[in-house]
Amino acid sequence: VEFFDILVRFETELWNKVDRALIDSGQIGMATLHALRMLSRHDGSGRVNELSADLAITIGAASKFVDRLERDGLAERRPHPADRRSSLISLTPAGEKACLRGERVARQVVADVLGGEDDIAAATATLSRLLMRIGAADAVATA
Amino acid sequence: VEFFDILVRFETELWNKVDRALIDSGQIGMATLHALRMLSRHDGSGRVNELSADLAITIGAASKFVDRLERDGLAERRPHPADRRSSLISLTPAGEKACLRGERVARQVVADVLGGEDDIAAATATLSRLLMRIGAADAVATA
DNA sequence: AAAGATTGACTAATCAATCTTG
DNA sequence: CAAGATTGATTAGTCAATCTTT
Repeated sequence: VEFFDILVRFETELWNKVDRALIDSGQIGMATLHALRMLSRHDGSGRVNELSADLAITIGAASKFVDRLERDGLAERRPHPADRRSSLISLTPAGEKACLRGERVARQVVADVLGGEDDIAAATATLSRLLMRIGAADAVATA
Repeated sequence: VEFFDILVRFETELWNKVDRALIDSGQIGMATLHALRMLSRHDGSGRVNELSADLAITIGAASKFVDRLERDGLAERRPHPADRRSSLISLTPAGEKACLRGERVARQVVADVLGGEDDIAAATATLSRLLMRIGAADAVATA
């Protein structure tokens, strides 16, 4: 379980570090950046559905998140052409800009932390493999 | 930044998986388990102060967390012998029990996910090294 | 004054109930 | 009735103000 402990601790620490850097440079905060990046990845064709999956939060939370993004002028819902239950979520120009600006800082901080380490690629590969694996096998002991 | 993305994603996924397993087996939830483990690590001599640091949440949040743990009968504040501003937080017998029960399930799930992978030790070492590193060098670009 | 903690006002997540469209 | 999303009530976190002890 040591792996799990360190994983959690390091992820939290790094997330917070990037978050602080963003806030300190007068920007949007890591959670918002994370959402914008996911939306931007779908390139204007993302729905609440997918944001929920991408962020691993509930549908309700994702819906409210988009409310906030709209309120802050970073994204907007546009009617889905084929399915009137759904909206397509696209970044506004301001949202695009904030996303790029944020990514620059994030990249900087991460590079700063990882700088000089040679086995990042290996660790990335390992985590990546585990990430694949975790989709399957939901059998769980009921201890 | 790919490393960061995968790190965040995998940590979230694994955390949620363990959380679901705990809930499904009628137990306490990962956040609570995490807190109990940290308190148990200090073996009855932990203060709100330290819980805050261990969980990487604010002092206020840690204080309220302990309120909840007390309300649920999992931990209790005992007056600090030397410093009357502070309390020492110890697990109740129920808390100890819940912690052990939870750890068993967590261990099971993690083993299930990591099972058969040979380079966990290497990844753990890398993350561990980075965790050390991250304490220092708080200089940050103001892009 | 500084350190440790608590509290109140606010923000964000969850869950369940609901509404609409397929 | 399923699928997609929204909303309301509750729970947990942040931040700032405060209180007590050092």
